[in-house]
Amino acid sequence: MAESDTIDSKPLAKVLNEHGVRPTSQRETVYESLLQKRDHPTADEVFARVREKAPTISLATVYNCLDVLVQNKLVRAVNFERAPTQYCANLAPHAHFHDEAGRTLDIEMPTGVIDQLRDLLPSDFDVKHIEVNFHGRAPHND
Amino acid sequence: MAESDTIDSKPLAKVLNEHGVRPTSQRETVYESLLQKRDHPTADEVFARVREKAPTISLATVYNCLDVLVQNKLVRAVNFERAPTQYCANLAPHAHFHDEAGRTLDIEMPTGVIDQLRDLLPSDFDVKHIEVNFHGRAPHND
DNA sequence: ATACGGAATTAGAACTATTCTAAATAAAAT
DNA sequence: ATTTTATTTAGAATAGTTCTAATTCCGTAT
Ligand SMILES: [Mn+2]
Ligand SMILES: [Mn+2]
Ligand SMILES: [Zn+2]
Ligand SMILES: [Zn+2]
Repeated sequence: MAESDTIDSKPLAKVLNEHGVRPTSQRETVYESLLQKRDHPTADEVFARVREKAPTISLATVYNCLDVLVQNKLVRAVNFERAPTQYCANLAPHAHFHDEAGRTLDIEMPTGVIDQLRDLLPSDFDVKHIEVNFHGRAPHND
Repeated sequence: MAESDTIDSKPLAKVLNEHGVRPTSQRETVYESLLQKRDHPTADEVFARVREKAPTISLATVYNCLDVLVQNKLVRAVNFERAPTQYCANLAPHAHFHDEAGRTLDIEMPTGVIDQLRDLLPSDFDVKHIEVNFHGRAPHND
């Protein structure tokens, strides 16, 4: 309960505003769709989901909204090989496991491990971002 | 000297053969170009380089050769965001640092760190491949 | 309320890295 | 030598994303 009082329960418009994003209805709908089903949908999948609430939205707008959300760090863009970019509303630092069946799972990454990775670099490197991707088979849980 | 007696000095045809790759002249030329200049060229860049030795080679063949080399683990394909795939002939396990200027650098990754990463996953996950990408600024060294 | 101006949205065209197709060559097997 | 199989090739096709130019939306000023 304490959990659900953080970002999900706050009015979305407010969250967007606080992150410097003008809260248009399209942006709210796109962002909401990412918060609700926390798999890692592609732009096309977001488009399909969002159409149900906002039937007149265009694919270009979905791309625009996703870009804005990514640029303002409300959403992460996830790439694996040359597959379509996937989007992730989990803001905690985490890695991604790409299942051979096509699922993408979040893998928690403690600060210690991130620091270990950063330490691989000479100190005069300025790291902006670290990305860790696993690929393999995950057990089916359904 | 002992170093150079490993893979670079061996006849390329032999190396390819040992990895299950039929050594056509195109494959040899593509592979050689990756061994010689160890930056991380795209398929287009490989095409441009290889044309000087083999002026009649086609881009499709460059893609074919690169695929064969990757599939037989003589070369690694490296992806970052949605940029064109880059190719890397460094077979030691390593991460990649993507400079804001566009350079891609190899970062050594000791086994310990790799094991740390693998340990982030539940034991019933079967990991085939781990990928680590850094993004940021590297000092200019020229 | 109305008008203005910048921002956002939209449909569709354009772009580009890559893959596919089908024909031509080359190499291997018989 | 003939047949089979693999590889190469040029060009067409594909697909995810970005761009273009017109329209709509919204906050602000009048
Ligand atoms: Mn894969
Ligand atoms: Mn970048
Ligand atoms: Zn995620
Ligand atoms: Zn490399």
